[in-house]
Amino acid sequence: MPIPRPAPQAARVIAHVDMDCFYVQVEQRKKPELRGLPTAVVQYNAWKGGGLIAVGYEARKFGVKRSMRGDEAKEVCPDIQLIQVPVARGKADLKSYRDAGSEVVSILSAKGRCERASIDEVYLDLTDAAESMLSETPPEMLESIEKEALKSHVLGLTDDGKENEENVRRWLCQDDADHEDKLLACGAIIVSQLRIQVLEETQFTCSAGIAHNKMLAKLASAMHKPAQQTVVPTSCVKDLLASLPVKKMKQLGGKLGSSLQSDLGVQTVGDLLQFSVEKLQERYGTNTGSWLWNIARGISGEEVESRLLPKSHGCGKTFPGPQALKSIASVEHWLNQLCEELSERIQYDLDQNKRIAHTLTLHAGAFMYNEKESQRKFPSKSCQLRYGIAKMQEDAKKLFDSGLRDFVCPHNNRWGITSLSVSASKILDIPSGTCSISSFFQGKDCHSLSSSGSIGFNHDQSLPSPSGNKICTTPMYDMLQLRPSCEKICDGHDTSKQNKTLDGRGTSLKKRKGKEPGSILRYFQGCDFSAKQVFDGSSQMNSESYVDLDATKHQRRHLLCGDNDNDRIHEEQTMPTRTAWHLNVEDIDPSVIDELPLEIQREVRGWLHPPKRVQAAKHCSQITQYFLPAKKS
DNA sequence: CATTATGAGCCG
DNA sequence: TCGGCTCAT
Repeated sequence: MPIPRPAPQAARVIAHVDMDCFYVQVEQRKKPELRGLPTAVVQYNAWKGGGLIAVGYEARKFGVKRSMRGDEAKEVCPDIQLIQVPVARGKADLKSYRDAGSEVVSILSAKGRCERASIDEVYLDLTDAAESMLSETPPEMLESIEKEALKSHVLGLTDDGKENEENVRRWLCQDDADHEDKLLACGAIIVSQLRIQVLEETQFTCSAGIAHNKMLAKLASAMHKPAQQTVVPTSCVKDLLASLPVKKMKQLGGKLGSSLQSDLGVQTVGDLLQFSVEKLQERYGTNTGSWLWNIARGISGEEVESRLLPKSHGCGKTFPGPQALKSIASVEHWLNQLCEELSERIQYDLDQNKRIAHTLTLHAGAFMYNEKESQRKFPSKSCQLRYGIAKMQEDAKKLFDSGLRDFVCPHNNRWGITSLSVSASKILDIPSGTCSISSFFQGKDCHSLSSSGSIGFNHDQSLPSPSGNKICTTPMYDMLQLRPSCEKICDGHDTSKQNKTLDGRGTSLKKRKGKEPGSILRYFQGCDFSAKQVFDGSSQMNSESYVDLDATKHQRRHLLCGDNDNDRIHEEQTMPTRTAWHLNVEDIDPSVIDELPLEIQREVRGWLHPPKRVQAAKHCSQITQYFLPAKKS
């Protein structure tokens, strides 16, 4: 369960945006002739027509449900269009859906803090935007409230269909309302605008909930689908929860929810109100008990985390029934496929977002023939992640062998593997910016490099750094022993998590400005040659290396202006430039790092190893703060 | 051993 | 920190 948090002191405006049958929409955008037809996305159609993973609304009318088999869907809806998920390397390939999700995030993240909750859901904290609207152009002053906003569903408002828009208009504009309700009204208008923008720029529809916390926003987004939005004023929360079945609440759909029903006789969330916090804590522990007590009252202080990118990448495949893998060779084959995909994905993350994954984990599902004690699970194993397909494959095999040794018993070692997956986690930004490399190159300590200074770049200009000092030339290229093959990037930097690439296609990204140069690239650009020239001359770069000259110009302007603040938080979302300086992490010779100046060593090692981070205190100080009454106006 | 593939997060 | 487990879609 989430750690219970006290409700924030001031009212927030939180939105949950949920794409409607997202995979279906992505496929329908690819093939517009599918629009309007009953459609579902299916994977692996060999066995009983495959499994449905997304169902369009036209098909739902026929009773088609997610996770039906394709054959069943055909029975209830003979005309259904079953679209297969893209397949690569013998497995489902979800890249097109991830990319489409990124398009949406890049639009939704413009108006406030944005948390990518899943491939097709985001949370937004629109408090500031709503407060601003309220103080500058409050709804009652708006000439015409957008049509889409008028289509909002406002819980507690009599929704009589015909005159609903007029009711909503009155609610959105009511002058004597609570400050909190007015904020929600502004939130609803903002969200309606965002949803329209998403539709215009991506062709995707979505639904949304607008409330004072994440829990209620999530509940509301599901209430009116597809392509609608729902507002949850504080005044309706009690009634809403009183009739809400516990299993419908996020986090209560599993064993905990079942326990509430069977052990406490709780049927609705409102039923929880009868139990003291002590009682709930006694049975479910301090944290979960407090959390339950809070949600019964509609209280949830969970923050919208600022995160546009996933924290891990994983890929896996199941081998059900007779397909279970029974030989080391077949296991290795599939590990190779999975590692290929994972390598591609973390390399893409590195290129686009300047993030390095540090941990590789292998998971497997397994069984043993004729062994009673074979209840054991195949243990998951992890190790330091090394970039490069072959290295990852090698490491994954070692992890599997290690797990298998733990799994099998000495004698009876007939096993079967029913699932395999590899994942990359502990993904950290490449540290740069403030730090050593840029300050080093900007003239502090030139001499420590001069000993090896003759190698590498052969240019005789050294331009003034912003501070007016001479920038040293450096054989960084040689020192890092760049080689082609799988490249690591170290150009633009970004310490702000907001400044990440969302997709590589540039869709709807063109208005965003280029970001500032990363430390190393900035150095190169400070000199009067471009990274492109360097690489073109080196003959060491593969075809993926390229430089966006416009971005370079843009960056140089910053440089010439003496804009040296790499840690500045941009008000506007910025996208990384395409300027790329590719090199292979694995091809950095550790012995060479030792020869670098100490402060550079620290930075380069930072790329390779997670920096120690101070553990943030995250304990709730006082239980008592959970018992604050729900904030009312 | 037929709800897959992928995520996030808590706990010991 | 790692590995196990839960929950979600």
